[in-house]
Amino acid sequence: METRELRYFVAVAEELHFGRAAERLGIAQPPLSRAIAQLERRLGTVLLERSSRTTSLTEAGQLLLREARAALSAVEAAERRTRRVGRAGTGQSASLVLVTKSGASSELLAKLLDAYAAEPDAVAVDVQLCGIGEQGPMLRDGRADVALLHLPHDSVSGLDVEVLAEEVQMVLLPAGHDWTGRASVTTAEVDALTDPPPARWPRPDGTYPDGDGPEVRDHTQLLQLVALGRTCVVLPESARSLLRDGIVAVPISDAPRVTTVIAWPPHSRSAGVASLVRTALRL
Amino acid sequence: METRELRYFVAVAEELHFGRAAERLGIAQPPLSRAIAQLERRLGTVLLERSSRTTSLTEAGQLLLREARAALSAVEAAERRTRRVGRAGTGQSASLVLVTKSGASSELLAKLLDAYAAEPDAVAVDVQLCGIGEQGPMLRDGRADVALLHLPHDSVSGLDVEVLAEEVQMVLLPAGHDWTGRASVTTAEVDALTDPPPARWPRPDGTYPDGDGPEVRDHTQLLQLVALGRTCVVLPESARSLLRDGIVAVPISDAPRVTTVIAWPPHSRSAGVASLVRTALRL
DNA sequence: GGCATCCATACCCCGCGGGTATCGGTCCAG
DNA sequence: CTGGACCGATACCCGCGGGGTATGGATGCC
Repeated sequence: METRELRYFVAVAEELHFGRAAERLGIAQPPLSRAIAQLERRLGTVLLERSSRTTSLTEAGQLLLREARAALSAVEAAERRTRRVGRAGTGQSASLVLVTKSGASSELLAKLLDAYAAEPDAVAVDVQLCGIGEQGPMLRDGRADVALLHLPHDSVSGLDVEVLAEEVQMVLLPAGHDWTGRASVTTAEVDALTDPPPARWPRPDGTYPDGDGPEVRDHTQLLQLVALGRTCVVLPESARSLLRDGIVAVPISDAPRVTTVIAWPPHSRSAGVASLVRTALRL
Repeated sequence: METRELRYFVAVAEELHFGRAAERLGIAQPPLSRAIAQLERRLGTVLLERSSRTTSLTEAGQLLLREARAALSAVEAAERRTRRVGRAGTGQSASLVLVTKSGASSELLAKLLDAYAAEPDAVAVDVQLCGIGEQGPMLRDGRADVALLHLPHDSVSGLDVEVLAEEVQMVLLPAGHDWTGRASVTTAEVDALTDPPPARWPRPDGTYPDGDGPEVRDHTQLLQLVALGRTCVVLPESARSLLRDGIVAVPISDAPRVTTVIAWPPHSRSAGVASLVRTALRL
């Protein structure tokens, strides 16, 4: 199977419409029909049920869609990473891309970068910030080499990881709130909290969940709204460094611990990644 | 990048010889040279250092070799799995392949298969036995869907896992050995044991490590040799079911626990695999 | 220095991927 | 009920690119 065939199939499987898929691929519809038919013949399997009015995936088609996406990611990763070290070889910039959620574990990250820079075999590290749930795909398709993730929020499916830190979660409240001075609260209490209403973060697709709380995009904005008494938020312990006047933090006794891990794609145990991971484990 | 280009590159990178690589690929040498040159041009990177007498990989080439192998495995997996469910769809047999080391966890495996067969959504499970260290590749290239692995012996790099059991290790000795009746021994003692000498298992490549002990290929043979006083062996606790007259088992107090896990390739969380894993966790 | 080895270049050919035109089936509006 | 819009498949043609053979240029060895 060639990647071209996989790309064609993924396009059709996602659009469920040969015409649109062909347009998206920048080719005409007949060659696309032919390519899919040929793929089906070679696999000895019907992938799409077409009934001239609607197109749908067979069971085999659904499986191939998942597998093909993963395979194409792997091919893309090979290409991207090779391009990168190729450029680096010619004397150019960064040869290691680290990705993490914006605003998370900033303290740990700073310590890690400092410690790694002091290593004898250190290479330049390009730090990229990204949205929630984006790290996995970025590692898989080669846009990044290593990531800082937070369990249980992020999925580490298919990634190799080492645990770096474990911390409790806290609820951040405006000073003067009823709970000020309490040693701890429970998740049940936090879930039931409506005054102030919890802040709403954007989902990966950019939309916001329903609720009374204000929509926030970054930590600065968030903390300001907390200080103003308009909202509250649950954050891991390390967010304590973000505290300022007008905000109090109360630990949540029974919330799951947030575990910070360093993750990298398997098989890509390059010298650079290995060294960075080793450094991280010594922290 | 097309898989053909990756296959060509992997062949050259492994042979480090354009002629042999071309032969292996079943094409002539000039088209291969041209294909590699074109790949290098497209990537903007030199992959191979050729000096008309010897060919070697550049740093970028080494990276691409690793990445290309992984990518090709993923493509192969897509093809193989699709073929399989395609055949299954036409009324034919097994739609789930479980792989494990021969002779390991047989009791657990039997219980799992029984319990799973009783599930309402159960499909046929094709059990395959394979050599040490073969399970990972088999999951990655689609020859298998799910595996039973044993930490720390097997690597789970890049696989999703759930822990099923944890057991201590024991040393199996001929009855009447000095250690008969001891509550436990230490790894240091076992390592120093020369009478009887420890059995030697074949390595993945088929060769045997050096040593005084006999070369063994299967459990039957092994147990017979132990009973005859010719060898000893370290096995996990579950091997107790293999015991028979003439053999005693002594736990090793400080040996690492052997953890049996069920593993599957990420992203391929098909209904069948999910159901089997759920069943395994209920055991 | 002749030779063997090994990769690159030059050149040719044909298969295949891609394009246009058109067909056959299905759903819907009038 | 029927014409038209829509959608995928088929028919046919073309040009590029992947593959072949022949040969050149570089290098290490006897």
